[in-house]
Amino acid sequence: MLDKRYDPKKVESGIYDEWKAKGYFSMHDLKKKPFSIVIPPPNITGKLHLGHAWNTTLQDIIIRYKKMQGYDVLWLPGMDHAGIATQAKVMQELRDKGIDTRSITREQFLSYAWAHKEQYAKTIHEQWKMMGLALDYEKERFTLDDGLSQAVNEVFCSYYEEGLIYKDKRIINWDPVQMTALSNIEVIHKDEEGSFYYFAYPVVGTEEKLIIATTRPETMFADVAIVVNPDDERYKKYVGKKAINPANGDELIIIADSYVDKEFGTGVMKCTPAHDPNDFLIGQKYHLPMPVCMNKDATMNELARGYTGLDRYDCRNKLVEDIKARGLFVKEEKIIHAVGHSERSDAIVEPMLSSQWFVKMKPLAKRSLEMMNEKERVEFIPSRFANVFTRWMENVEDWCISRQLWWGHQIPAYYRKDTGEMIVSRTPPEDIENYVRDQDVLDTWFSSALWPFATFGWLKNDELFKRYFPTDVLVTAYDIIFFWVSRMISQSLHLTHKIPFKKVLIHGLVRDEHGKKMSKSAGNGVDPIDVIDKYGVDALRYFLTTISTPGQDIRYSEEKIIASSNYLNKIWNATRFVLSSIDSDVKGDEQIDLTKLSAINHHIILRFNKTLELVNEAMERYDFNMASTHLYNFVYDDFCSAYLEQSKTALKCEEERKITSIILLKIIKNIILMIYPYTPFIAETLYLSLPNHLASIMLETYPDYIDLKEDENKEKEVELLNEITFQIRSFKASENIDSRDKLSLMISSPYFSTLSCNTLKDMLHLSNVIEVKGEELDKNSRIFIFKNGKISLSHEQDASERKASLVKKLEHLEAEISRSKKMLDNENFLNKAPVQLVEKEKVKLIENEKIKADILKDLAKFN
RNA sequence: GGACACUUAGCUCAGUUGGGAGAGCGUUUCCUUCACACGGAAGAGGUCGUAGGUUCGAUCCCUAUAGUGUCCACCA
Repeated sequence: MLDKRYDPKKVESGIYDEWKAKGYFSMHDLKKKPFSIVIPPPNITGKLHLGHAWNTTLQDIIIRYKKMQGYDVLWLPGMDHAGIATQAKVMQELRDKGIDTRSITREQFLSYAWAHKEQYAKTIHEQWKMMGLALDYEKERFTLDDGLSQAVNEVFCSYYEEGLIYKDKRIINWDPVQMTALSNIEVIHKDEEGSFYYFAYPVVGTEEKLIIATTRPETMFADVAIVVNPDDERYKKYVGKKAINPANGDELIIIADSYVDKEFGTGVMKCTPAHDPNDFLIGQKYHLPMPVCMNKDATMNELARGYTGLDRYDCRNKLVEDIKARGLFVKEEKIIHAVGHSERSDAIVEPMLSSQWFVKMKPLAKRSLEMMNEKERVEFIPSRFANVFTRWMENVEDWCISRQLWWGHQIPAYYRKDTGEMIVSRTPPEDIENYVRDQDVLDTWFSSALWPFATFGWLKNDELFKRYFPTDVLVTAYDIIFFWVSRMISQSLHLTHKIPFKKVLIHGLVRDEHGKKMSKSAGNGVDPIDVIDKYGVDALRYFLTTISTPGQDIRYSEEKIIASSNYLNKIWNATRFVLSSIDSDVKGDEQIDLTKLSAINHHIILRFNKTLELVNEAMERYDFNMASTHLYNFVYDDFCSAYLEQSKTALKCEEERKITSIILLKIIKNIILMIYPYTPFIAETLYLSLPNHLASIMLETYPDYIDLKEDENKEKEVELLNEITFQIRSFKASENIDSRDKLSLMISSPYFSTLSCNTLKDMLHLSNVIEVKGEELDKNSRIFIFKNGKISLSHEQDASERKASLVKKLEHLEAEISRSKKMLDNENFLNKAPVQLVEKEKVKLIENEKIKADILKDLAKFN
């Protein structure tokens, strides 16, 4: 027997372990059609947050739904080693323990890092369990496990052989805190206030000076030239001459290049090839030297004479003062400009010349863009994100993949100790003692990009790969489209010649109650574990996945979690009612005679079928908001408010009791099955309380339509039943009639049954309900006229009141009629509007005219 | 500078083939009647940002515009 109250704690405990122990998550029936998802592997750096909860619940819903539909589903779990983030975290842990991180070796560090991984993996497993995720743990992978490492190694080497990977000295983004190179997308640009410093550069051999503006004076020690536009009349004459660098007195050659914008600044630019990507291009074009003036920690090196060892910003301040002292300072102008910060350390990134490994992106991007116009293309949901993807691919630049870290896949390049000659090889050279291996590791996203196929044993062409790849859908937030989605697509197309997934379901981010982004630093994060503790995981899951439109952010809202919980309580109690109202011999799977259905039974089946159709359509689109809304409306309005109340009378009626019980049970079972993908714990508990259940709801199949021949007259009966119920309740409320007052009702309708009369009597607490012929209604009572019949209620009203209410109704009706007439008189409407719509309007007009005639007849009695 | 999203009831948000605007919470009145007070019944509350256009008809399509937000972007 179910408790009176739905208690999530009680409901949820033990179920997950049971499912896991029985192997439900890893059951695979190879006769069924495969359906697969790979989890976006969480980083092993922290706890699960609401974003993870949302992301994984969406996938869980899809997996559970598809499994019920008869697919052989595989949801592959795994985790990401998260190079920079994990290394930073482990280093911090070591420092907190008092270990000197500068003195430990690579091997020592790695053993600490693996211990860290084990610990966090345990936490993540705990949290997956709390969320109730149907993950196939037998297939679990890690981005640094042997299989993935082999795949990474193979891809690196084959790309190198194809010329898709190369090593070169280029300007990269340097993170001076993590002391590693970053890719372009790991740099976050923030608008910050800065200064434009204007300095005077005396032109050698003249009395003239060139005024040049810079935002980064500290890089002036690495200046190698001054550039003007060749068409600039102001400066043409200086080309070929030299000017003095006010920072260090060096002479700089003045050259001309059309890159310089005459209108921008003073029209004169200094060229610092090792510290600016554009200057680098000019430096290459004119074969200029490319000195670097900073160390890896962003302090000044020996090139900055007099400033060596200073931090870059201390150097900037001191240098500006020194130039002022020399009389070469012109002015300082405050500006707002975009400054690059490291995504992980938040340090200001230094563009710096450095020797790194790159992936040539143009050929890969080209293939990805072609794919988007082919039949076998990746479908983005919502579709606008496809444009985000293609736009990025169109403008993509080469990808810097080497990182100066230890935690990751070490690059398989080896350098001969004596000659420095480099080889790239799948296996270490035989005379390894003569080589030094490249110390760098690969960008974490390089391995993540292989995730959807490397995890399936792509390299060995495993059965898993053959059966489950390409995957069916990838679920992720929009913030990693560039980092991950786009790279998986381009890598997969090149390596497997297939798209990695057929669809990408993009969701948004979880914001706090005020719409702000949740972050650790702002301290506004909500821990899902606290929410689960308070309201249960089902309420959290339902909230996360049903309140939003695809691709849109959601705002955390405790009141909506409470509302979710109340909804579940509603289903709980509806189930409790059904189980306590029906006889124990009713199992719910009995055949029912569909030709002998009462009006309410007929109606609820009709409504169920319609709801199932709407829900299925929305589920297929992965539109969980609409799917849940349709089910919600059915549960509340059709089932609980109407049918459940109406069925109470039928259950008291001998010839109706059995069939109504069966239908009650069938419908509630279907509701439980339909809510199950969203809220599996309460669904399992309720399911197991039903008669004739399987061992678990996880073994169930999705509900099917209930066969029914639609009967219009029965629908009219229910419509009238509902109209009368509503009208009388409304009337009682407006007239301040106590609901327990025993009024009696006369009814005249060709569609009404005795059962419906009794139902009205019970629901409206009437003393009696009498069926009469057309004109026999009680003339002294309150009369209500409907489309399919009319009634009188034994509540005395004086004549003027009755007349007034009839007049009011008449006015309303006439407005309706004139609206219909206006539309139907419009030839354009008749010709251009859909036929069904015109018909609908015509029927409405006829019905309203009929009611109007009835009212007029009544009104005539008052004259 | 470019792109995209959002603007609908007091608040938070739904509303895909253009055909009389919905939910949750809040709010008013009544009801502890045997599924549920984590409830029920009946209400109040909206010129669907603004201005044009297309259409028989626009919250929905088009154009412009305002506000908010996000992403992208090397202009020294």
